[in-house]
Amino acid sequence: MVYQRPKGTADILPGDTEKWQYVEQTARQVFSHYQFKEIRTPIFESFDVFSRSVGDTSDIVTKEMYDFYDKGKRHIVLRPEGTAGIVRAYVENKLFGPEHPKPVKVYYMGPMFRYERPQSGRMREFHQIGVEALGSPSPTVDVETIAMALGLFKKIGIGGLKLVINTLGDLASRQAYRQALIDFLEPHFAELSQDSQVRLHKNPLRVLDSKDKKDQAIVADAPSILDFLDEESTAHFTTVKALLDNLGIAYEVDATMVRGLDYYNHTIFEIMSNSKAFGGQYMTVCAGGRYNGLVEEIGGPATPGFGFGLGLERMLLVMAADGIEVPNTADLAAYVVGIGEETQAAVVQVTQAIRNAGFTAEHDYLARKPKAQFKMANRLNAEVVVTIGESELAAKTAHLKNMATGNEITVPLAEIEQDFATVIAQIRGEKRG
RNA sequence: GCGGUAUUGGCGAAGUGGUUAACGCACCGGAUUGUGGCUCCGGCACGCGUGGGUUCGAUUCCCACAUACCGCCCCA
Repeated sequence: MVYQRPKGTADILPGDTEKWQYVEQTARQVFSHYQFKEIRTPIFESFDVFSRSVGDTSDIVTKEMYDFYDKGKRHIVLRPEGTAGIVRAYVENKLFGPEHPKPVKVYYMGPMFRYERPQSGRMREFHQIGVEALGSPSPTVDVETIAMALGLFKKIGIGGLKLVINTLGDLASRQAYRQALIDFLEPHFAELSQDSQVRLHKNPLRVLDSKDKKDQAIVADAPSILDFLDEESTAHFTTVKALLDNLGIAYEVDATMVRGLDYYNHTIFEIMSNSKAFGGQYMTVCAGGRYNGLVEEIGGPATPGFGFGLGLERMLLVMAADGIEVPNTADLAAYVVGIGEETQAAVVQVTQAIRNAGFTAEHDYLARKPKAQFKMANRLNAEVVVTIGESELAAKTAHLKNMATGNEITVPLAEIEQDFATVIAQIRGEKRG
């Protein structure tokens, strides 16, 4: 093979694209009911947009950025996530201005990039659908946005989900907790895994997330973030839980849940699935939370925000494992069979007429025998076959066959070309008679 | 970035240091000249990921590289 696609990328081919479109369309529909509008921002951004927002210590910045220098020596990065670019666009286009209703609610879908070792469902180029609501600190935004995410999964038909929430508190709460965590972990330093030893001072919260069994045992007795929340942070989280209860949305609180990205505070959440796609283990399929300091960090006015992102590849994996069928939209109404070269012009003309009448139509392009053409019509699941041979050509008619019933009728060409809707209704009617 | 496994036709998949690389599916053609299923017949690998090496000779042995998958890391 001479050329192959870059490592960690995928060609999404016909047969699969229908599934992608289905998810995308469903997302657009659900989001629009919540008055979210689409926003499209560049696939690549200045390196600083991400190093500034995502956090210098995060793994994304330290080792997973797909970055390079362009010919103008600009430090460019293919976006690893959606939020930072949108916040940049929000600030740059002054969407915080008074003429924009607050919160500004936007959604996006498209490719993201991370330079890491590919595995199933983890690509260097992957796709996310995400939303951001900018400009309201209200817990109702948290709850409705979470509900919207759940609504999307429900609409797609994905089951076996659970919602997990936690709070990181505001900056002061988080810092107090961070110090308490360091104080708690330091006596155990020698027992911690190597990775966690590094994390301890860089980002101690991440130790909570360690997969290492020994780490988990130590962390089990660690102080909880929930005990370090100030009054306001507690109130926010309490309201979020109350609103979820009120909507009848089930959730569990996991005080050890953290974020790889530095910009989150207050409510964070994950929607997890124990689909067969993940061997029955709970895997995160959607993650998000509140980021009240980010807009300011990027150079805008202090503006609260809330958003989430979900991975299309993982979503599709779950759908496949759960046997979720995508509605079939493009049924073939008519396959036009031409017998003999001299019918070519008529075949093209009839096919076009049927298409122009608003039906899908197809014909043979390989000069195949009638039998082969009928085979193809059958394979393409055509509802009717329109046959044009020498005799039909001479009589200015076409022969129609209902492929389901086998009934056949002969119709003037002019009728097909002028009003195919009536013609097809006629042969559909034959079915009953 | 580290470790492991894998790489044969469009797909699935046998196989051997040495004559024509099984088989199945799919696809194409044919079985009284213009009709869909089944059956039957026939066709279908620039040669076994790429590049080197060992050898009289390699798809089969060795090395490097590429890609995929699994685990770690991290995460969607």
